Amino acid sequence: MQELIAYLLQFGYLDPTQRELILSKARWKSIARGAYFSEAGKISREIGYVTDGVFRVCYYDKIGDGFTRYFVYENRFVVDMNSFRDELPSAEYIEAVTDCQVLAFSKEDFTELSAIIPGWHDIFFKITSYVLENKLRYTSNMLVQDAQTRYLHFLEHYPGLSNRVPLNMLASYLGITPSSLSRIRKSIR
Amino acid sequence: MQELIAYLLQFGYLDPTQRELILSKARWKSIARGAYFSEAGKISREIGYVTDGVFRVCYYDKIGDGFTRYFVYENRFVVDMNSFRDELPSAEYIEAVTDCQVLAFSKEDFTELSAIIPGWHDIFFKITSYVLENKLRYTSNMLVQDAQTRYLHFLEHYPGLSNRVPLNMLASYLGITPSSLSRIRKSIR
DNA sequence: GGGGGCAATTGCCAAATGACAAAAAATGAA
DNA sequence: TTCATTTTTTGTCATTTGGCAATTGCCCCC
Repeated sequence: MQELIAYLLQFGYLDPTQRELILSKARWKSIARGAYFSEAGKISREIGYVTDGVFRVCYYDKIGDGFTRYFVYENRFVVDMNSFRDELPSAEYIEAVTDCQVLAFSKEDFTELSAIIPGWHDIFFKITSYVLENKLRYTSNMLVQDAQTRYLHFLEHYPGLSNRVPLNMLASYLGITPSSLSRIRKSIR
Repeated sequence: MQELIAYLLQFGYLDPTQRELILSKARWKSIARGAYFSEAGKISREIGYVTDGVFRVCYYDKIGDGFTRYFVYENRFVVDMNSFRDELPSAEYIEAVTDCQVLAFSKEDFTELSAIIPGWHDIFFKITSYVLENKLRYTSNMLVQDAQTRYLHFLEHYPGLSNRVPLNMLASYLGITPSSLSRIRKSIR
């Protein structure tokens, strides 16, 4: 649980009392592989700090094909922020790609913490805008790269992750077909 | 200037006194086509509400080719949030694609407003996370579409914008070559 | 240990896109 | 207006990637 505190401290100061308070609100939660942390159409009332496992944020087309928008893994927050913030239905799914463990905060506890801890809101503003900006920069960068470059950048930027997620989920994240990704892997070996 | 207030009110309530206060801090600023609102390596100390014109957020590679990450146009805030928030050097440029008019707030005034107006921080959290989430969803969607689909979605999603930005900037935003975009346009007519 | 089912690989061919170069059109400056 | 510069269009060809289908490999469950 100290990892959570360490992560938060990167974005703003919290005194020991505040740290205790935060940890007292956190609830352990397990999500089995294939289960959802958040579902399209439902309101996401929890924000989770991932301590173990990999999630993917994804949506499905009419045929049922799933498209991975991005992965969330250890020591990052997982949440559908638009849904959590305004209590509106989610537009997509957050699915556990592996068995996952998270430290979860309910919307009520989260709101209570922001009322009690002056810097709370600031910290989450920083985390949210920082993480989203970076994801957006990374993603728009991918658009101008070819398939192999995208894959190599992925390997570099997310070391180890390629072995933890199925090829087809990684392929849709990279915006290529599973066959192409398989061929790229072959050509690199 | 009422457009700015109307925009803010979409994200949270502000009483008449607060509205006055906000407008009293806003400064008109003109940016000529080709000039920068924010530059790579420099700290972005202003946030602007665009009342006229189109900006692009972009970066340059070693050869000097520019890549457009996204456009910002009327009735949206333009800012390098990572730089503005933490007073760190920008990673990219914000360039005026047409002559632009913005209502600008200095970092000092912005900070002062957040000290005086309780909802200020909340409003900008909503704007930032909402806008970035949507951009990210839009961009990762583009990754799995072919060039023509991306262009058609752009036309639909940003009506009129395609006539206001040069083809080569639009092409790099779409992640295709100028030649390809030209051919796509031809095939649609 | 042996299917059954899903995931990944591979082959083949077609379609999409890029690279490069040249021509045409548009733009801006004098 | 005229000229120079930049942007856009177009042609040709090479490369990349996708689509489809068959095969192989892997994992899980009985």
